[in-house]
Amino acid sequence: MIALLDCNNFYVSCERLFSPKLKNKPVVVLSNNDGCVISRSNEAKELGITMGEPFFKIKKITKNLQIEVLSSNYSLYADISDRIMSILKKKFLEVEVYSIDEAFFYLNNKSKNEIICSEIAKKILKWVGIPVSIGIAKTKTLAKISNRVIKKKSNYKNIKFKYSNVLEIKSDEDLDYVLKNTKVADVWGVGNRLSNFLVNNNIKSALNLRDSNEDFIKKEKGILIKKTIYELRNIKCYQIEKELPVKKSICVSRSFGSKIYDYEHINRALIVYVHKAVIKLIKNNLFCRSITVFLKTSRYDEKIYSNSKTYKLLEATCDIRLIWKISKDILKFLYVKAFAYNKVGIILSNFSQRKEIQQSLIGDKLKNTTVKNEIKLMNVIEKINKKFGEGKIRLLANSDHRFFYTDEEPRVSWQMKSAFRSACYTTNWYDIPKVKVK
DNA sequence: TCTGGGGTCCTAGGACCC
DNA sequence: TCTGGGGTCCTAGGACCC
Repeated sequence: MIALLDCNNFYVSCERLFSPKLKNKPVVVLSNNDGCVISRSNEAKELGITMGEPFFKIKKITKNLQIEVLSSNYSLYADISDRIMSILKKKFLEVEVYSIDEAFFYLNNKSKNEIICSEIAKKILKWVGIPVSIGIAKTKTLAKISNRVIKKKSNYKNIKFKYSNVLEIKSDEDLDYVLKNTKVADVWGVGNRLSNFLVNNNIKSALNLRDSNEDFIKKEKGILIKKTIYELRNIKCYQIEKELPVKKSICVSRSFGSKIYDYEHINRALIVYVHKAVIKLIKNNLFCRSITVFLKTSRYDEKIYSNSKTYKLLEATCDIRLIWKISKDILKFLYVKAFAYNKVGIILSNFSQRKEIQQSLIGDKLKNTTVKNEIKLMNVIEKINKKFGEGKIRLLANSDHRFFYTDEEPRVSWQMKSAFRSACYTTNWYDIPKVKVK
């Protein structure tokens, strides 16, 4: 059997850990740039706040209804996630960390699955303080559905729950009932496009999908949906992937705090993202051969522009000076005056490991330093930034090789909005909560 | 007038996930 | 005024091979 653990309202739950005043109150957490609602407490859900709602549309409502609003604090959430995953990995051999708040794992103990899961949920609540739900089934897709049933109990009134936060659907009648009361759009792997197609073909529930003609749907929509249909029929198509897959691309991009027309400003934003991307590259021990830069306006604007370009190197690199030089050139190519830009970003891809780097026969003119030095250089910069603060030292935007150190906190137009950010309670020495003892 | 059959590899774009 | 960020996989079609 496969279990899926999912943290309840994860980001909100993390915020509540260090801010007890948020308990039992309606709370929402916003996406980067304070753009959309991406996590809601049960109280906020009851007040009708929907997932993905743009914040500016509900700003007034949150004030009137006294909903607590927070910017997202990813270093906090990542750290809390690590704690939960390590508890799971200690108890179970094969754990797949599927996302920041979800994990799949195998269960072997036929009769005791629910008890075992209930105990681990209790332990996580006690040790970390985060409430979780665990759905159990034969396939990943059904474990996902099982988990969903726990969170939407009122939609599944016929199901009798032994535990409040753990569920294994055991009988065929119960499974049919659950699938019948689950919309096809709520099945894992069925997105917007697919659900429109299915509903138009009179496949409205998960039960309809399970009992549909899989060959017809495969012909129209590809192999993935056929696997989903099999999984609904209790046939495993996806195993638990214990090993972390090797990265195939690294992307860093942000929406600007406000729109930018000016090339120079975009350039200064891009170098910060390039720096972050190269740090990621080195942390993963990778070298890239493709560098893509993209530039866009908001898709909600009247005058829309979106373009990208990829440069391919002859030899893989992790040298920020080379990567920046290329990125800068691409940006120059992409930039057109007269648009109100909203976002710029860099994607590194076409990776190789150090030992597999293919040396170019004719040599890369742009390259002028050895691999060893490239890594040494970036590690020193990373160390300095860790010690003195992020972004203190980085490559000069208008130079190919000079670095600079800055002591000022720049507040410029491209910086993200993050007006309601909580402290990094567990990842920054200065933010550790102080406790008063009477 | 009339021009084969069987492959591989790469890429861009679409669709999906959290 | 204001609508996230970071990924993966699949597919069709082009370009190429003999």
